[in-house]
Amino acid sequence: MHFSKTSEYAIRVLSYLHRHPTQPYSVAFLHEELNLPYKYLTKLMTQLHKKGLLNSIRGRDGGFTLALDADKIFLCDILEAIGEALESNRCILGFEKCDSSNPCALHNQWLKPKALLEDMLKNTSLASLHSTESIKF
Amino acid sequence: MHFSKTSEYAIRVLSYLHRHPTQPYSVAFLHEELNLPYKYLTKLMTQLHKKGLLNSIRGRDGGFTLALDADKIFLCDILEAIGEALESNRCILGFEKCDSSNPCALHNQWLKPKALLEDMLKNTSLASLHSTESIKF
DNA sequence: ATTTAATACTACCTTATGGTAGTATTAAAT
DNA sequence: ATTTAATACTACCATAAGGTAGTATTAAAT
Repeated sequence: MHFSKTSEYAIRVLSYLHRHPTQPYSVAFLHEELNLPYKYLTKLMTQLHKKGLLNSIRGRDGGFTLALDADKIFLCDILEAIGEALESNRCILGFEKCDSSNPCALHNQWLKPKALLEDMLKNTSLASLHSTESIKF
Repeated sequence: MHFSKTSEYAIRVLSYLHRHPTQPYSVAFLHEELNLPYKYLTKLMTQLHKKGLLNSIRGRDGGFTLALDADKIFLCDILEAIGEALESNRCILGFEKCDSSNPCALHNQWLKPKALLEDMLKNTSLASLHSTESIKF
């Protein structure tokens, strides 16, 4: 029960771009600043650009900037962009058909935690993230 | 953000054993009954036995039974037995040090969903699981 | 004693995720 | 025009999770 590395990286880097909106940042810089693996981050940024979350500027002095206002990018959008879309209806025990009329053994216990998780992912925007930068590594 | 297949399997099979406490069940039978991969289930059952959740009866007419009362086996115990112990303090963005005095960007938003998840895992026993068996496959 | 049906063990295969290497392409600066 | 520094692309490598195959061991039934 955890987030993938890729989603950790995506949230961290998008959050950084929001808090430092002045100019495009290169992957090399973000790699140094956020201590994320360089080549992997390159692929991730390209993907986020293809999905419309980032502007990409190629060539010398290029880099990436946010393509949308930070209050319009929600955590669920980020997860969707990296192919980990929230599957609200997926049964926690893996059953194809599982709902209130035909529930799995864990269905009822899972309802509340799931609702709060969904709420967090759907209603937390980049703009509403905590903004200290004291944490490194 | 999901449970592993292994944990799905473990919860399903332990739940089944609780609801059918009469006799030891062989892996071959449970494989048929729950539609879980036979060899993989064998490994899982052996592991659950080693971790003390199951009694194992070897030889002909052998099989597995619950080693503890169903109201003393909690979801977190099952996850721990399969090496996926709940890491309450793990930062959701992957930072080594992350707490209220030095929070990551998602720290506060994560508090409530995490608390409910933990509550579910720590306080849901096999005995308190929903007991219909209408779901198959 | 032999057969049979079960767990236990060892080794391997498959797939997805995370990560690396090298090169092509782009565009500013000189 | 050439150099430089950036993104984009393609291919590969490493690790872990999920899954399979074959065999050894155990113990009841005959």
